[in-house]
Amino acid sequence: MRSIDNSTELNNSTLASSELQDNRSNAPVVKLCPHSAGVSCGSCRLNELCLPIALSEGEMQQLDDIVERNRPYKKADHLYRQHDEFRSIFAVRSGSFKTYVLSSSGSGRVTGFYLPGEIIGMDGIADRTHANSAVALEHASICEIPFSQLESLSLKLPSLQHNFFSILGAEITKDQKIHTILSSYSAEQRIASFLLGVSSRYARVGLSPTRFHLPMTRGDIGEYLGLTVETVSRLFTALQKKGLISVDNREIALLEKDELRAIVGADEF
Amino acid sequence: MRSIDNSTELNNSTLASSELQDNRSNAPVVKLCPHSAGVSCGSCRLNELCLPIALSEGEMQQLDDIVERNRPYKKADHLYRQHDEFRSIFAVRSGSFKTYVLSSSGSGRVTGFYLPGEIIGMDGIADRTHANSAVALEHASICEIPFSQLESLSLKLPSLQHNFFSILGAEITKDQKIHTILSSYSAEQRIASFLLGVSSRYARVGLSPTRFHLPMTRGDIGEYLGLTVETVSRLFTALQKKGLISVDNREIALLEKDELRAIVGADEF
DNA sequence: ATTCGATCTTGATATAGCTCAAAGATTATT
DNA sequence: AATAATCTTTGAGCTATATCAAGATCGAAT
Repeated sequence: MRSIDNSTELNNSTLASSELQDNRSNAPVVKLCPHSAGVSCGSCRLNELCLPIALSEGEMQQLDDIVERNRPYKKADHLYRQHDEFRSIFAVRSGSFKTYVLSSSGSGRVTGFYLPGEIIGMDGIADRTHANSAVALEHASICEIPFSQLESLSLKLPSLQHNFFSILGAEITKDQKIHTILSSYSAEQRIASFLLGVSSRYARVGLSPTRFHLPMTRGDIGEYLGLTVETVSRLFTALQKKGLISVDNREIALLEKDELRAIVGADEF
Repeated sequence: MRSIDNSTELNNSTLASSELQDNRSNAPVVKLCPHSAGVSCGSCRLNELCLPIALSEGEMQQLDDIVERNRPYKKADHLYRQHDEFRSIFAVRSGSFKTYVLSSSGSGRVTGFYLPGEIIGMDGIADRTHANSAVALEHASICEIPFSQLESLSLKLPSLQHNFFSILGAEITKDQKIHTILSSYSAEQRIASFLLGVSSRYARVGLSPTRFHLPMTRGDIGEYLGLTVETVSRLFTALQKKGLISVDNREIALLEKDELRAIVGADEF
């Protein structure tokens, strides 16, 4: 039962693999040929979940014109770093990212995980400087949307403005939910809630909600949830012993979703 | 040293006090005469901190036309409740509010505090339903901005769209900062950070950053910070004993801001 | 294939903050 | 002004989770 096959690689474009090298410096902006298979919002299988929701053909084309489809990011490549000037937001096309801040005491804290179809970078909108760093957890690709162009286009396309307001609002709602989790849930509730959350996010992009691969380490999960690595590990083991999940390293299966929901208690998920 | 005089009543309009009665039902929408003294964005002393930042005279007038200046809210009046349909966002003109969610286990958790010049209600944008309830902590007044009208106007006024994007972005940044606080700070750090945060928010609207009144209970602060009432109380006492703050019930004086900053450690404030 | 660093697990112990309890202070209500 | 309700403080003991430690496993790089 090694390696459940549920890759997060949803990227349907053909990317030159020679572009994969030496990607560690700054966000590599290489505009790919717009005629490459699938490299347009119109042909992207995530377009119903992303910025273009409910845009007409013509509108989507205009959005397409400002989107930059950068070459892929390797694991540990940064999309941007804390204090970098904010210029764009990014839609995850394939793979996954985490965002984190470094406390002055050295140790970072993870502030978010971003899966395909999700938008990264909204932490920079307010003061034009990124409050977090964003780094790829695995091989990944993104669509970069220059913010000033998004603003201009939003003035012309009411549905786009509306979508972007919704996306910002969703980020706010999500962050407030984590607030509640961190301020009142036990460690077991946090882990159960986290797993259910990842599950529904995978379901959203058409992947299995019951068997999936976690792209992040136990340490990342711990930082995100305000727990130590050890506690995360112990709880994975404990939930497995109870028969609610099965854990094979980062391959997770949710066996008893209802019981997980019962642990969380609240009327979520 | 009873009652430090630093009221949060920034309301510069003259509101008929006969309107104060029986305010407990739903958001009372009584459009006041637009010619009442100060009842317009142009004459509001918060206009540099609120939605109209950097709008021209004419633009501000257009915004003004969609703003509804409701009659005041009494302590414990709700602005909206969880699951209510989302229709508007609200700018706090005077007084203060808290937002909270009720866990199915009964006890609520506070998700935010809103002081004059701050915007409430963005938790409803994404799914058109409020994820929180919002309730006045004291006698308060607000400006209601119907969201659909704000959206339409934002299409016409680039600076308004820009401002609103910034406000949403600031809410995101703020929520992520709390995430970090809750996931990694000790109780003492949380309290110190909270006090410094309130301090700078009062400073923003021209009130004293070192002597202020807390409109919320210790219990509210505890729910917000993921601590119990007892812990909050003990820490107020402890910080006072150390000489860093002075506490007289809800009247707080920050005596050694630098030492408070040192407790928080991070490069905040 | 082997090695090295990173990640994960498990155990033993410590402790920060919680729970329970009760009294005092403040604010609201009659 | 008196009473009730809510809020705040303080103490004592408990427990969930952190910390410290050490071994096991994984995976990237040679």
